[in-house]
Amino acid sequence: MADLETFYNLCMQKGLKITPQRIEVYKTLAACSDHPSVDAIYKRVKKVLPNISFDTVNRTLNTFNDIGAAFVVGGDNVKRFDGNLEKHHHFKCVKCRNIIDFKHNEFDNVKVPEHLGQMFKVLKTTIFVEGLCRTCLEKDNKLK
Amino acid sequence: MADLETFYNLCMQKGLKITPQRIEVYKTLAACSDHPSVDAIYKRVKKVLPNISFDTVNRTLNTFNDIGAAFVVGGDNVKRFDGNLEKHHHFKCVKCRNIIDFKHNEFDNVKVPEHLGQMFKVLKTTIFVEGLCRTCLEKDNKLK
DNA sequence: AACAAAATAGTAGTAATTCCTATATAGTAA
DNA sequence: TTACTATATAGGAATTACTACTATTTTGTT
Ligand SMILES: [Mn+2]
Ligand SMILES: [Mn+2]
Ligand SMILES: [Zn+2]
Ligand SMILES: [Zn+2]
Repeated sequence: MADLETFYNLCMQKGLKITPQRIEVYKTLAACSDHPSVDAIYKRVKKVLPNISFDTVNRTLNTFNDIGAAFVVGGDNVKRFDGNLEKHHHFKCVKCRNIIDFKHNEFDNVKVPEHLGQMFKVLKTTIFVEGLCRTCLEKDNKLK
Repeated sequence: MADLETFYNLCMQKGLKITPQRIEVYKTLAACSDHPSVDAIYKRVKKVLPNISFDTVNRTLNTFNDIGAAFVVGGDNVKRFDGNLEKHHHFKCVKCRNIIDFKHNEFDNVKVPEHLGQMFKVLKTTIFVEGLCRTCLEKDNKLK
């Protein structure tokens, strides 16, 4: 995620006011390597800004998504946010539901099939890997 | 999605009872080319089994996911189910949120990076394409 | 400092999903 | 076929995630 300076500029450019709440949500998301839910970010930000409301955190994150300062990564039922703007892909553990970033240059230039390019305006192509993480694998083995 | 015979066998194998509700949910999902939500399937099944409860449809679909007779495809806020067990990939319109299947042989054999294979047990690798569908594109153009 | 537009806090409302439990049913074994 | 038991269901309550509303506050700008 870009630095605060860039964030200020992006806000100005989009006509958004720079508020302590937005700054703190931005810093919190930037500091996350996981893909936190609104609630997770709310809890973290609340330590710094005890009076912030859940709605503000939620609204702010959706605003970030709208202006391209972050994006949504689809959980099963809980929306998760991603502040990592670099090209990357996701591994998701089907058991604990954690989502982990990974980079793989080979995946960065996959070409969508011709017929798809004609039917849709393609904005983004990512690889989605599902499976079991080490922690969950070890838990499974212990049960046996 | 496989035929009813296969479904019966799968149920027996997993120790699940074959009920009219499960059969109907299975048939309904198999007949869908879209990626319906629980509610969408509930509405369709209700026409055949007017007394079925929402909970049963939901529970049944999750059971299908558990036994591998279907799988969940992550919506933003609504869980969607996929009865297409063949290897395929998804295009999602960021505006209307529709999810469309596509096949592309080139994508079927992508190898996950070495380091990922060591850290996780990889079960599935799919390509996820996001963008705008034709309908939404045309709507956008009309507004201008 | 004064102003207007935008943002926030607190709360209420809505939608999606899961839980609870009394009743009903499927599969099994007599 | 009948009786039995484990499993499944219907209906409703509860929970969870998210969004809407509005009075008040704050930001950015004169
Ligand atoms: Mn990520
Ligand atoms: Mn599909
Ligand atoms: Zn895991
Ligand atoms: Zn669309």
